[in-house]
Amino acid sequence: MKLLVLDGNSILNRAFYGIKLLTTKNGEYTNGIFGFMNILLKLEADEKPDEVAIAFDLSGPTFRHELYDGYKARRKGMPDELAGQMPVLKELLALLGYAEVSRQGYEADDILGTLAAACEKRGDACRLATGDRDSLQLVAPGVDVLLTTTKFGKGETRVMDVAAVKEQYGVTPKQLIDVKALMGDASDNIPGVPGVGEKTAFALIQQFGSLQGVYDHIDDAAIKPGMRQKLLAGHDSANMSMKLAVIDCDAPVDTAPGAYVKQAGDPAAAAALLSRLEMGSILDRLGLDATPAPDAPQADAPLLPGIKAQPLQGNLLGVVYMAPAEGGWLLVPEAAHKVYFAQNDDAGLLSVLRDSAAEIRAFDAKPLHRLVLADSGGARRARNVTFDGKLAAYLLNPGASTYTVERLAAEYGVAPAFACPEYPDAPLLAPLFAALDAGCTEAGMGKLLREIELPLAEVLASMELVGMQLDSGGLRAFGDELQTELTRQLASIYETVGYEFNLNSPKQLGEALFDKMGLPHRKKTKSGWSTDAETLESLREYSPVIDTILLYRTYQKLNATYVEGLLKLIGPDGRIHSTFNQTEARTGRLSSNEPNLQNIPIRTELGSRLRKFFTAPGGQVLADADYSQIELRILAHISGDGAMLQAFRDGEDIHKATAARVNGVPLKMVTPQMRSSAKAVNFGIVYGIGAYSLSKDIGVSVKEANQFIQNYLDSFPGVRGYMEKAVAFGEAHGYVETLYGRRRPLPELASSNRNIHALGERIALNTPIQGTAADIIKLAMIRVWQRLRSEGLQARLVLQVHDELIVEAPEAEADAVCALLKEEMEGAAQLAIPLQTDVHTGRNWLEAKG
DNA sequence: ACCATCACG
DNA sequence: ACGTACGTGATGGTG
Repeated sequence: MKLLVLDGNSILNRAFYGIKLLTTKNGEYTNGIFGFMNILLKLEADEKPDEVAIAFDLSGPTFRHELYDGYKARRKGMPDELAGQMPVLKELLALLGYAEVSRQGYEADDILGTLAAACEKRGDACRLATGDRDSLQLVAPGVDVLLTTTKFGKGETRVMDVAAVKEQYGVTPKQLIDVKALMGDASDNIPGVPGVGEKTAFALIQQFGSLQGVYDHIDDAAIKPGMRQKLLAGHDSANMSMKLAVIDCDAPVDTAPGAYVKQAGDPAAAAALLSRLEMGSILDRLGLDATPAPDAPQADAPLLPGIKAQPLQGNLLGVVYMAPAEGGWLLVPEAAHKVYFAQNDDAGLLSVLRDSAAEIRAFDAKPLHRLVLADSGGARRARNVTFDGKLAAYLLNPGASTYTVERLAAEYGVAPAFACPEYPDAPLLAPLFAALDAGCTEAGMGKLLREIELPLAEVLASMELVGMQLDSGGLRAFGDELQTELTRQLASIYETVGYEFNLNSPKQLGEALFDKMGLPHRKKTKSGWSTDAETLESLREYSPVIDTILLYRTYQKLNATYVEGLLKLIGPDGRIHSTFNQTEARTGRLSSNEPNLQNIPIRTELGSRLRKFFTAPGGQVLADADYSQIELRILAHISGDGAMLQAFRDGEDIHKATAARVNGVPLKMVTPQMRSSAKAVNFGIVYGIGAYSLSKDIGVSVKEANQFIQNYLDSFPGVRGYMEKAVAFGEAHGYVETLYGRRRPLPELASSNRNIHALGERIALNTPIQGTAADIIKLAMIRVWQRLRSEGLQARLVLQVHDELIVEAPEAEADAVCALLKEEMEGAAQLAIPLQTDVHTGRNWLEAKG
């Protein structure tokens, strides 16, 4: 026997906040109910339980309120839009024959615990579905918690059994209670021990086994004096929290076997209610007949299993798919007047992609590509994607914070092409796509869309799937080294300052340095005196502790972000799968997240050691190719500056050549100091230079920096011309553009605020350069990816870092891949001067950097 | 949710 | 007098 118990309040909450507000045409809110039903049906399909119980909280005090005045159940502040859905959901569940269970004075958690305990006792399996991590304490042999989480807007269920809890938290499920008793929980006002955070709480319980164990060993040397004091002061609070945190597994509910077997219910009434709620797909999944609304057109039999036919007005051609993360569905117009819907139906989508030669117009094609590639192990492609509304919208306005159909429809003033209350985005797609397509064409970005962004989406999907191998053992060992050093540094810093504080808090560090030690402060931040690296550097002469703090900061960053952060994200395949965002950067660059693989340290020796743990699997190598000075080459090309072009043609070290020219000396007279300043100016020019910042960068006065810039612009008159023209273009058109016609609107240039206007000018200078480089490497990625496929190589493109591509290749293919990379990257664009790349291979990323 | 800080090109 | 180079993302602290 198997019992499935849902935490009704928790799941309804997740459903409500996970989907955007939906209403019926009568204005009734339905998104919570809809999401709940989807989760419920999915759980039933996956788990095939013999019994289903759905637990709800009731309002009113519980035993926890009697224990502790401050206790507050977390069901506070349910918005009206959600509260109204609760009774309707309960009615629907009753009509469908589900057993609701709730008791005055008990929370849903307690009911889950009680039913789980009963199952465990008689050796039955039990599944507890909830979004609330507190329930993890109930996990036991035979009792799994199905945790519905919403991560980056995507709903998923994680099965947490004893091993999974142990792996994720390093403690047993029961010990989670002790942890909570120590750390407290702000959301239900469980106090815990003041000053004990998550990390300490877990560490203590891992070491001493329980709250009792901690206090039994309170004199143990492993507990530092400060912590011991906090623990002793919070002893009563911890004991109280323990009672509050523990879930009552003896609530007065029916625990008899068979008590929650699904009843017949009232299918006709349930169908009527679902029709009123306009939930055709739920009706469908339940196998119920819709009571046909008087004016609703008769739906045809679905062409695809599980996909419901809806009438379409308008002339939509092709398949359209939206990622599940955005509330996904798909339209399959097999005939000009038909369109079919399915929610989160990957199988349905795949069958369409396999069997149909239909043109695909997508809103966000990347997940679709990922699906097709993953389904076929990279063998098959979705070849007929001809449009992507999200990418088109990004090109038209790369500064938007989100790209959703709803918002874009409003922005472009398009009206629904037909009525579809259940999927309000669907009727907007055809007219929205028409508007976006026309917009791109009119702006001269049709080619950019079709020849760069659209094909790139598939390349990115592939890179995300392939991922990059990480040596987790090596990384862990490196982390341990850092940890040892951090402990040492921390002790020495506390010793010097004279007391312990949280060194990770800029506020507390500021108090220690500026108040306690009386060091002079430099610049202000919004919340106090700055303690950033530049400030600390300037304070080194006052105390050797400053150097230790700087070191601590470096180690802490490496450990927290790159060791701990990356370890968390290594998948079961031993690889890390970053996501590449194609619609984030306003210049046209990509960005990478979860993890960000575009900011792995390299500038310091210690940091660069991390790259050793990015490895090629056995028998393979990483090939790393980066463009040499691509931004300055683009500047030379766009500005047409003769001297700069000549320097590149001569194959000079560009910074050295710049220094020679600006200083009016021969190349061989250029000192390292001169070269370094020239390099800073070159960077400054690309960024939109300011004398103040340059002076800071190269350590001269503002006046001298200004003179330096003037000399530079006199030496490179073409660059001066470019700067003037770029800003004038921006002023005249309200946007600037790259060599490939990518546009960036420049509202900043219309501002009367001098600072904002100045920012607009710098953007006008920088974006054409940074954006053109982005265009070129995107082209190169497409070329490299296609050629690796067409030549039947096993090598895979795995990463892009703005001017650098990384390919994982079998050793036997290494030479061919290096040649291919160089050819395709250098051949991606024909500028007035050649593009140049440096390519190296190695067993790991550090070696492959040459 | 926002800030300060710091990692990259 | 004031702020101060372009573009990103992750972390830990704070309110």
